[in-house]
Amino acid sequence: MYYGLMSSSDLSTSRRDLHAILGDLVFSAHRLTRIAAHSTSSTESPAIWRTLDALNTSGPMRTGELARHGRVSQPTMSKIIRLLEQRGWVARVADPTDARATVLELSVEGRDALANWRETVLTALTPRFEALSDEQLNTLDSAAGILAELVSTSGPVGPGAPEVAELPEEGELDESATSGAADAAGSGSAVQDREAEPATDSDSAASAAGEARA
Amino acid sequence: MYYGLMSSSDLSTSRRDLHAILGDLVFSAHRLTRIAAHSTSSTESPAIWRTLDALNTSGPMRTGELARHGRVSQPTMSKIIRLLEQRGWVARVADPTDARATVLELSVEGRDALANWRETVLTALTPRFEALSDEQLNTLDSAAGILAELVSTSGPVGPGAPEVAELPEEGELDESATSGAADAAGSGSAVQDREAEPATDSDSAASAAGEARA
DNA sequence: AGGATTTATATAGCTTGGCTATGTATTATG
DNA sequence: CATAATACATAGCCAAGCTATATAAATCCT
Repeated sequence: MYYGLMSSSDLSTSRRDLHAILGDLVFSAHRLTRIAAHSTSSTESPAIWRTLDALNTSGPMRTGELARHGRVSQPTMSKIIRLLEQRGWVARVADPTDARATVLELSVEGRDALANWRETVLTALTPRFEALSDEQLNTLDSAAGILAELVSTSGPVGPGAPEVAELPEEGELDESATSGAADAAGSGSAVQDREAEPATDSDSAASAAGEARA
Repeated sequence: MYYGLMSSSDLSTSRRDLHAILGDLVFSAHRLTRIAAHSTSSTESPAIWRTLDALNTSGPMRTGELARHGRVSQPTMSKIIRLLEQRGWVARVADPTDARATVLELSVEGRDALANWRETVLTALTPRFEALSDEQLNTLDSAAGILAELVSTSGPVGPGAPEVAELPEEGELDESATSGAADAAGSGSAVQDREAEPATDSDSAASAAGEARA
């Protein structure tokens, strides 16, 4: 049993086929994400944390921006926001420049809740990594950096990069939860404490949302 | 804007705090998983691919084993299996040793469907990685290997590893979809072609399911 | 100015994955 | 054998996603 799972670390010396590396990487990334999601007994949905993290990381945002950031539809984000409001974790503030918009702001309670939750996830995950050597940790560290960059852009974008199977239009697979865990747990280090300028410009802010669209 | 997001690649030379590395890693892993999940226009649910991948990777399995493998409840797996059956991607075979059991076997069509889908995902992802240097790719490769191992075990397990927040009992967060993409896309390389011994022993096979339980 | 258009959210309604609780057949036990 | 434990399947419920649509406000274009 367990066939294709000896994921090639055995071949790591020679540069393997990109496809193979990618396969391993995606597999492990997925697995890690699932484990992270499972590691807390929080009854809150991943979507909650994902959204709080976005607000914490990028500062106050409008509903639409949040939706793109989290790769969910606008109606879905509206739902999530309602939940966050009920818990007192975000506050709606009026956008002086546009009466249609709703700017969401993380509340102190929200920030605390996020910090607690994140701490829980990371603590649960830490034991798995403690046995690693310094060298291995450095490798993971570097990889994390490389990945973070790759993953924060809208796509291939490279010069000769063919636009194969570009991210379609909008919604796609359901691609629901799990995730949340990862998202919120990430973002570099701890829960930010400084305030951020609200992204007042409407959709032009889509650029900041990065890969949110295609 | 974009505060805590300059995920530390800038500090990669010095060994950073484990928590920080983990945060970045989880964040990126999650992001990658989401992108992978979004990268195909397949209308099939992630759960479908996740399950097909499990069968392809570990060979014929019973419903219960599949459930544990995929970290879903048995009833949920029953549902998924029904879908797979409708599409003709798996076949039920009787287990000679236990009339209660249902052993699921990947059909040729199922294998093909999985291969196609996986190819699509990886192809969609490839452009993002093509601009990387050989060194960077090697780093990712090594990291994938390290991660694959960490992520395939049931937990910290290390000698001095405290059992902090171990995976609780059974179901936890919903941790639904997204995932599927990753799972199926992973598993080392291509779609396996050899047959695998069906895990005839009932639940003792849980060991093979690895971290499925706590 | 003033109507037509576009944009930002919110709501409604549906689908789907997941879960718990249960039922049924089968194997294991005492 | 009768009882307990297992392996699945079903039923019923909930949550998160999505599309379609409604509403209000900002923009555009005569």
